[in-house]
Amino acid sequence: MLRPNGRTPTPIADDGDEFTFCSTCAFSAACLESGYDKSQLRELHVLVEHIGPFREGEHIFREGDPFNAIAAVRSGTVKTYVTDPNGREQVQGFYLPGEMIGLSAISQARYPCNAVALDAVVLCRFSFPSMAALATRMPGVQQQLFRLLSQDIGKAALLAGNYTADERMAAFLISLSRRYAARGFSPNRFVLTMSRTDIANYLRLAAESVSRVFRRFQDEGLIRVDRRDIEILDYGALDELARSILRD
Amino acid sequence: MLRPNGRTPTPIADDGDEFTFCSTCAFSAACLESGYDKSQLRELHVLVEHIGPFREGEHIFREGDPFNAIAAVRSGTVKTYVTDPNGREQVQGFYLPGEMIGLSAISQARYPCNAVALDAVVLCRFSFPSMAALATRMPGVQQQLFRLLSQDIGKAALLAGNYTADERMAAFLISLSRRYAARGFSPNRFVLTMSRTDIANYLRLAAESVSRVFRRFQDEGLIRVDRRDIEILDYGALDELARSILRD
DNA sequence: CGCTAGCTTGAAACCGGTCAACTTTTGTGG
DNA sequence: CCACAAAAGTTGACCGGTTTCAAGCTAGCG
Repeated sequence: MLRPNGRTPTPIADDGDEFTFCSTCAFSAACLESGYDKSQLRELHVLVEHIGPFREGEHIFREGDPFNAIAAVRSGTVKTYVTDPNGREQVQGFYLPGEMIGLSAISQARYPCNAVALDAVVLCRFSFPSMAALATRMPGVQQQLFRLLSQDIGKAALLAGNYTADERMAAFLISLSRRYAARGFSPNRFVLTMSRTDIANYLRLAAESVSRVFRRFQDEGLIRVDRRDIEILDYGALDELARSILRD
Repeated sequence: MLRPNGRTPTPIADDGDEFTFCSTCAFSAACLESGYDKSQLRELHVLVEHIGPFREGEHIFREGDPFNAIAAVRSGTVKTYVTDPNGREQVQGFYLPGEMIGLSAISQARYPCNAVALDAVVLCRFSFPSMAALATRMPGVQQQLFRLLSQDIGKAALLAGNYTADERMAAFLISLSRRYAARGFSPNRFVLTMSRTDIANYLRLAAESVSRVFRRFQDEGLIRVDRRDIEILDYGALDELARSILRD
């Protein structure tokens, strides 16, 4: 579904001579800093297309779909997952505003996983062939692409270790906290846009375990959790627990 | 240690007008197929430098070292790992001839892990800044870099699932078998260049569990293992076990 | 030889999964 | 607005695979 023809009629905002990048698009922002002239920026901008909104539960792409574009989340949350032979869902990641989806598809020219909207999602779509072509003329763009790709290699290693349920949950919460904070949201209070089952499938735990860990963390005064509302009460303790996974 | 000044005096083989790429360097090979003219190939070739041999146990780079180059394994086996706060070694991967190390370092400009030689190791070193610069003029090079980076994102997800010890071990053996086969070695018989402890730290199992699974696999006629010599007797059965992890 | 590191084997403990029952929330239609 | 059903989440009891701990074994090397 990550097609060129999005549902929104306004792909690019261009206010006369001044045009504005979407504020949540990390990629564009990084390129802005590289100090290109206006004509080059415009070239880059033409490749960007805002698509959506996708409704909760709507798929953005599916495993096996031909790869044509990467996308930055502009608003909402995206979940990527695969279904293993036993029919179990393996959540690979949650993507918040400013984060990029589709990068793992480049090598095989097909998306290796499914991506689904967890709430109302709007994306910045980047045609990858065009992007790559532009990258040959704009070193900053190329560098940024390399950086994005390389980043994701490290991320995947996070959950690879054999950590306890407590460590996994702590790392999950601290990671969300940091990422929200980086986007200007409160680091101590936010909404879990994913279900307990999603969290369990991401952390490789049973849904029951997620429930129990939440309970215990709350009893121990680390967090306060009410349905999907969560508040971090003892960031330091959580961070300490998460240290073995997040490593900094 | 991944410095420009390697120990070998012959960085590049250039036989008069004809010069040859190192046969095990997947990167160079892929670029050859792109059909560039000789002067462009030479440009690429100048960036490649053979370094080593590293002795068993010798480090190639360490966590925190400034990133300057990626490298393809030419011969030998490289192990990458980090040490967690509890002092436990987490093996991130084993790299066989033809495989690329250092890709995860690009985003932070520092190596995020240690790389150590498990036996005598020779590398093809690629200066990354030069490589990136060249990529802007040779789209094939850029594409290949993107592909390599993207590939690694998927790889890390392999061990992320909560699989049984048997599945992990089967996937490990099948993966080694395939990779050796792809390089022209026997897929059914090879030497495990890493210790049981290394395997355990990679598969996130206790060393004792690795020992027990080897035992059981042998009793069931799946493999024959004698110290570090291993022979796969029932590839089909192992492959079936590994299916849930390797997914194809 | 005898030492050491790597490996193997056995017994017991434990963490998280599974199963089952229950509660709460959400969604739907009257 | 309520009634009801379905989905999501919680809680408890039990089970099983892995780890841990401890001991013994083997190969390699001075």
